[in-house]
Amino acid sequence: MDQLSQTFQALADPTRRAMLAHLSKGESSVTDLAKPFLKEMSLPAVTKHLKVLEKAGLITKTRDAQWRPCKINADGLRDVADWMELYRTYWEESFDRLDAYLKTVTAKEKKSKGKKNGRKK
Amino acid sequence: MDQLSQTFQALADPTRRAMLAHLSKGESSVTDLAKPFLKEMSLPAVTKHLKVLEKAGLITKTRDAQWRPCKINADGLRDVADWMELYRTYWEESFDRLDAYLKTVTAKEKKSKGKKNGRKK
DNA sequence: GGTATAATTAACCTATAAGTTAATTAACTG
DNA sequence: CAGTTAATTAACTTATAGGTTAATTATACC
Repeated sequence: MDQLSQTFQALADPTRRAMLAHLSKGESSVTDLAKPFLKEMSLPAVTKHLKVLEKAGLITKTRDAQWRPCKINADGLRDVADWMELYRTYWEESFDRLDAYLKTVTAKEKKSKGKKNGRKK
Repeated sequence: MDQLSQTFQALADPTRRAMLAHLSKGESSVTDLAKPFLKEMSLPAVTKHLKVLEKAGLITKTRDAQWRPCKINADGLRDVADWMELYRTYWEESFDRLDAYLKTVTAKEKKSKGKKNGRKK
């Protein structure tokens, strides 16, 4: 499957989106990420979800002793954002959103202007 | 399946994304939309893809005699854009994109400021 | 009414996504 | 080194996504 399809596919699951939401608050180990879902599914199921997110370029896993800290990978999100850009004229019909967006700009001006690094795999 | 998952699911297929690309150039009948794909798949397959896009709120179908003109529905795209907004800080790391975005703003200022209509279904 | 065109529906097949339990790997801990 | 914790792998099941062909519906045309 092509990369973008894989990324959309990964996002087409509420569990995986919830995991991303969790990770948006910072790095997290697998067991930690799994905690909210262990009533609904097993740990191997969580492992599989994380593998899907990883292949989709939405998270990266590193190693710390027996833990596998996960964090959000911007690459996948950027691919989606780039694709969405093609359709901005369709979904951006209100100036409310623009106002909201422009508010974020001032906040951003403290951040680096470094070039984005190309998607690896 | 929840609505957003259904929308992401619909986008997780290159054929369906190509159909949206086609529709971004204007309304189109089913046979017209099917034309580029009839070497790879049958007409019923196309019908199915369109049904997926429709349920995802990405297109709408109307009636004109025996034709079913399709056009892009902003609702689905807006759902995705809204979700993406949660992660803007991750994928928006370059000011290039901002520059590009701001260029579109001037062009938009001729357009209506009407409130967006709420998603129906 | 009979035929052509547009599109869908029905019935079916096959690959795979998403889950399971049980076993395994890997690192730390006393 | 025996035991515990963290996570993955293996083998398997089940539902469904995406395709097929054949039949059906619906409208237009002569």
